[in-house]
Amino acid sequence: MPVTIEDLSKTLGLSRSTISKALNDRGDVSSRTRERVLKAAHELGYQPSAAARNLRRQRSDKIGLVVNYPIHQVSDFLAELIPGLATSAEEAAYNLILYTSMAGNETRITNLCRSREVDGIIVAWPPRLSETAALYRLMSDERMPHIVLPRRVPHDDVSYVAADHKEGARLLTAHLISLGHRRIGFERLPEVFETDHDRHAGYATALRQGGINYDPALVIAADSSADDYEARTFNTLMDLPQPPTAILFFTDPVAIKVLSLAKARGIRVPDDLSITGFDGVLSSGVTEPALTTVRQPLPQMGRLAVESLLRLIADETVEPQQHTLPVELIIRRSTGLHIRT
Amino acid sequence: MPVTIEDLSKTLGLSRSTISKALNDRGDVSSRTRERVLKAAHELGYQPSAAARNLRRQRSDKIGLVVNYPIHQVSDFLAELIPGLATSAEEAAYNLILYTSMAGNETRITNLCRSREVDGIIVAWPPRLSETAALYRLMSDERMPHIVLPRRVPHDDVSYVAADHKEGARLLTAHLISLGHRRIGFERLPEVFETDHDRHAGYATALRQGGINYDPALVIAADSSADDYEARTFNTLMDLPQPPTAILFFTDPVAIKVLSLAKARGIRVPDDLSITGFDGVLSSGVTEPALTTVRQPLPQMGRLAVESLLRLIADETVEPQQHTLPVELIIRRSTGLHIRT
DNA sequence: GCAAGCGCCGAAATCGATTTCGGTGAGAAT
DNA sequence: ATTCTCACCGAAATCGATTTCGGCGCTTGC
Repeated sequence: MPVTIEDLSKTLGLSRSTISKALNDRGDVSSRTRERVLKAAHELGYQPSAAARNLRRQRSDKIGLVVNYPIHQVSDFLAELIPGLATSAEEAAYNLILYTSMAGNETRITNLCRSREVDGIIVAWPPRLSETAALYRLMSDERMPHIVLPRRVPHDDVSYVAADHKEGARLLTAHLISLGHRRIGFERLPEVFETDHDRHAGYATALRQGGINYDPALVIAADSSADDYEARTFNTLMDLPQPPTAILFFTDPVAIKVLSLAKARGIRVPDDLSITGFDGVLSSGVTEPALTTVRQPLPQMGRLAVESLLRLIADETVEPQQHTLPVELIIRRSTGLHIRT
Repeated sequence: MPVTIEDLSKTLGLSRSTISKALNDRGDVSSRTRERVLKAAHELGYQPSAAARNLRRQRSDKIGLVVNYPIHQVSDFLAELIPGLATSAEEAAYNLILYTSMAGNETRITNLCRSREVDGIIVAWPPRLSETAALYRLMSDERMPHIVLPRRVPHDDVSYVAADHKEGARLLTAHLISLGHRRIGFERLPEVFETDHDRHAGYATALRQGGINYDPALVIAADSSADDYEARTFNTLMDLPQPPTAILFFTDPVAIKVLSLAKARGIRVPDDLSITGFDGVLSSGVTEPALTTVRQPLPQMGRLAVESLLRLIADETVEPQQHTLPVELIIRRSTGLHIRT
């Protein structure tokens, strides 16, 4: 139904090749002919068929965003990430295709690579390491450019864009220490392997720098698959013989939930207990008290991921793109001075 | 580089047609041959080229999500919408392609239609009516199935999925009336034409049902392009000789901002003033006090939009799909009894 | 006047699938 | 033995572009 290059060819009395060359500014076409072609193309409303073009050029000008995680658990982040991803892709004449239900399914990722439906893949929130080393090899084998977001990957040859979680945790901890806290609780989430590892390292570094001994009792490994896991971490810590005076929680939503748990237990924040979140999601700013937290520069991370991926697409010999972006400490009202007793 | 149907053909000594028919379960192929083909396809890692397939079948199994609005202004909603959209699309073996920077650009939408890159289009947050009547005609002319989300459209022949804003405003207003309020402020946002109109109608209906006179002084038309427009609405109303005892704000974020404005003016919520938001975004639940609001069923709306669009794609003679979904009143702590003085 | 050079255009191959339609061989019917 | 079916398979057309390469006509150089 739509007008094809063949239609143009007939009405103009020119060959398809000439039309194509004129429209793409390639090859030998006199300027007079080019004008004629352009004019006719506009008048007839010609637009090349994407499929035909893709088939011939062996590229799709599309980037796949593979969300490798239950999507409603990361939609908050997606909201901040997608604008950056989509706009910078479109500036480069690419578009984003969403793939949300192929978590951990290697067959489907393989098929995606082989179908050449996309020119490159952004892997968002890869599952735990053990399951993914194979994933990256798989994409490499299929020669599909790819980049991981927003987590770092402990392989020299895999590209990623991540935030500096170690520094984030260090900043939060140092902030608490500067407020006079010395017993600082720390929530771990071992399932997000590298992130957890980095944050814990930052926490330990800050303690060392502050001359505070590391107390294992203050470090709780949570299990986000258990219900009410937020309460468990909180209660375990507060039921300690010597409870902490400040706690770093793993995410803002957890800290927000703890805000009401604390109120229910009659614990005032920040007077009795300082708490911090992580990530700097929107809602962390409107709680009472507002959360002290660390913000990942998600919009920039999105831009950078796209730019790096495009570089990998353009030149497959380019070195792996590994970026760790600085985070920003946001001090709000959920952290306060600790008055020694 | 990837293995093609021709490779399969060579290694099996069968024609391409037979291979294709075997793989797609079409036409006459003996079960013995089919098995051979399937086995070889699996062993060689054959996956059909998306481009070739699209070209021949004249369809792409892709749905375009055209975000016709500054994307970072709607990313909150996108976060709740996209999971529903993406997963239900993928259940039907479709994928979502994002287009975020073609707001109001008819040429680019036309080109998208003509390139047949997508089989259907979801138009999210269409700009004001006057600019879009042409848009819908354009897509119809190009025979591109399309559906508008999440706003209704005043054309009988355009499909849409929207929430019942009229009922939402009526519920909120009736709730306030039942709490004893009689002077109820109402913020309008004329630029979101139909939505504003519907909500205002719901507000008026509730007043009438409650036997309360409509007072034009209590209805403020805001202009979201002005900075601090939240403060303007709020101050205008509270500076009235007889200020309202309750106000309906147009969105949750506005109401949240007003929460702190009120505190700054020494106005207690809900003791001195009840306020409500609209939309039920995540952060509305964590403020102090938490917001009474109305929730649009965004996940279901996303599902329904996809399902309806697929119906339009499958059968272009099907009647326009117009859905208005019920909303849910969420009563929280920002609204309270009004004690007559 | 003839060869070489150059600007411009077109025929045909190609990308990788799907689909139509005709042909072949084995078995059944006469 | 000949014809008719019918199951199965393949040749070729098709989808709509891009790209290579060769050829034609005209100018330039000698």
